[in-house]
Amino acid sequence: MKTIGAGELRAQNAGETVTLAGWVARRRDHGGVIFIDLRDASGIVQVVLNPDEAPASEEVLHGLRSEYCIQVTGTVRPRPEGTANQELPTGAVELAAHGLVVLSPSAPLPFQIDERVDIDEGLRLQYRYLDMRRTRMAGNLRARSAAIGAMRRVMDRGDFLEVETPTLIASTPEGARDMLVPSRLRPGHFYALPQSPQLFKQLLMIGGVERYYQLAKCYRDEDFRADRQIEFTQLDFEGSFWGQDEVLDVLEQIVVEVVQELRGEEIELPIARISYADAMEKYGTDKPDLRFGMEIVDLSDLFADTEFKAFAGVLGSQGTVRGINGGALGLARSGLDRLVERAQELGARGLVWMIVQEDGSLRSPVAKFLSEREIAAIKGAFDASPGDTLLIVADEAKVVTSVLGQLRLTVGQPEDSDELAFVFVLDFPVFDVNDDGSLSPAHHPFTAPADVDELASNPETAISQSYDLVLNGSELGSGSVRIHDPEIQAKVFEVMNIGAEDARSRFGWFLEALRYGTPPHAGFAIGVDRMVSILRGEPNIREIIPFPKTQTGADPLTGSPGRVEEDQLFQLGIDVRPEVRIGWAEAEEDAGA
RNA sequence: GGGGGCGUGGUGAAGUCUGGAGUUCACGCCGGCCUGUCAAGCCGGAGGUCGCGGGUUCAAAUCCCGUCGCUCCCGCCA
Repeated sequence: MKTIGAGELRAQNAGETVTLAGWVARRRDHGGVIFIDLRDASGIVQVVLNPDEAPASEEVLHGLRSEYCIQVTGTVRPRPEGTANQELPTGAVELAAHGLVVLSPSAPLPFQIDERVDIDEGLRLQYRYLDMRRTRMAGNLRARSAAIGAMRRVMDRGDFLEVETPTLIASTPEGARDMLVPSRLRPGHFYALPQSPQLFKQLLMIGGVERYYQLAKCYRDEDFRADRQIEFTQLDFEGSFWGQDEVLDVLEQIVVEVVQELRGEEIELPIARISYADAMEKYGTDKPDLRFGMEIVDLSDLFADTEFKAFAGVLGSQGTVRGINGGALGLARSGLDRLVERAQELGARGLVWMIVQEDGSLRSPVAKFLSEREIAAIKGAFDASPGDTLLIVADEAKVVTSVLGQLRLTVGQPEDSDELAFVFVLDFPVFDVNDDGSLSPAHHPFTAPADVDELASNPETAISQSYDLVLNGSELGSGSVRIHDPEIQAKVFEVMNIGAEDARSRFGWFLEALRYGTPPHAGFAIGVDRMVSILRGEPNIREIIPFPKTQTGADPLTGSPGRVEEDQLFQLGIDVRPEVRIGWAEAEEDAGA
């Protein structure tokens, strides 16, 4: 139907007779001669329809409209002197048409297929098939495909075996909510869609597959965010006789290959590494954005004898005083007030700001409480220059760290930066300490602790052999060395408060498998959508997912999720609760009235 | 579960704070003119239940209440 792609035509094709097929991206009808910008998957080329050459009836020619699907046969020729278009790769040539067929006309469009305005996203999703004719989406789909291609190259190079694991599995209620699928053959029973292929890939290791990978669809029934959908894709891989170093080595290869593919840039190895403890200490988060410094500085010693009561009080009760140098923010009073409000929203009791004046003095609400010696020490601690804004929070360490970590992003995160700052965050703790002092597992219970005895004796400070890959302040994925010893696995369950009976009933099949010569193994999973969205500079992962869902989990194109026939429910042995049916009836009444 | 933003011809926006005739701009659409444009140009035209419901008022796109949708964030995401 076509002999070459529209976007492939170049000066050296001049003289050739070719057939193109694609869409009318734009038409410039001069009454006589008509120019058509013909777009297909390969690009755009200008087609010239000249009445003297009578390629088709007047009716057809002047009737062409936006996004008509057409086929054109003609001769490639250089454009006349002075009419070349530098903006187009094909701009040196044009197609002189001598035959044109409308393959399929188009109804008037719900929005224009160009980049002139930001269309409401709900409308874009409802007409996603039109949205993806636009260069933005077409480019993102290609980038996603290219990224996956690059990942597969690394996997192939490393002799990884691609294995598909099931997506209808047993629910293990822990961590995120499971997406459930009712079983017809066993009424009242449910499959869960996998949150990750975790246990299956470990079974593959036990099964002698020494290197495995999969582009795995994963499902987590939690609320949406700009970087979170309930359904998403991970590059999941695992290796036997591996520890952390082998995993990070593969990750570095993936990063290099993908960044090269998508941006043509060299990433320098090794990728930076930071411990979880250091990341929290310096940046107040386990996913630091290292495109900028602005490290958190501890000022507790400096304020040991302060006359400022708020600080003194906090320091007297095991608290801490820390701050960041926001640099030359140039904020007016209102902007500083907003920072104070922001800090309070984030959980701080207050925020003290100080601005270094030209004469070396500090402008600050608390300036009158500060001695000369303290002022000098503060400036020294922050390495402050005139114009710098210093932001200081006093509270218990956990609050101070998290507030300053987020304020750091508020004032420091670059807006239109194309810089990439990858970093491995290592040595995560086994447990997170909750506000009430209780412990909750920071990772799934198959993560190997650094030291089992330490885990038992000091669970709140115990380190696990787990690691994250972070890019520009976003977590791209995480992984760990897994437990391969059933005894250690049992101890971990115990410390995590999963009783032996409980563990057997939920994971008995897996504990059984561990008993048969399980090789030491380790692995990782990278969020493909998230990685591509950051590398493409997109603000959310919906731009990278071909058919994403809205924040309420709906698909405006197909109308999912939908209700089903009563008979379907009957066959599944399930019913919808009465209060939900009442809700349906009320909604229908409102719609009718 | 909670907080913020948005909703105005097909699209994008202005108008809303401070109530006074569906007013405006750009693109698109329809018709006419036009043989070298490339966001073609010029002339003319059509097109709106201001998301929906209720309230206040002589009068509501505008103020108030509710609701729906989209979005950003907190919680949540072992």
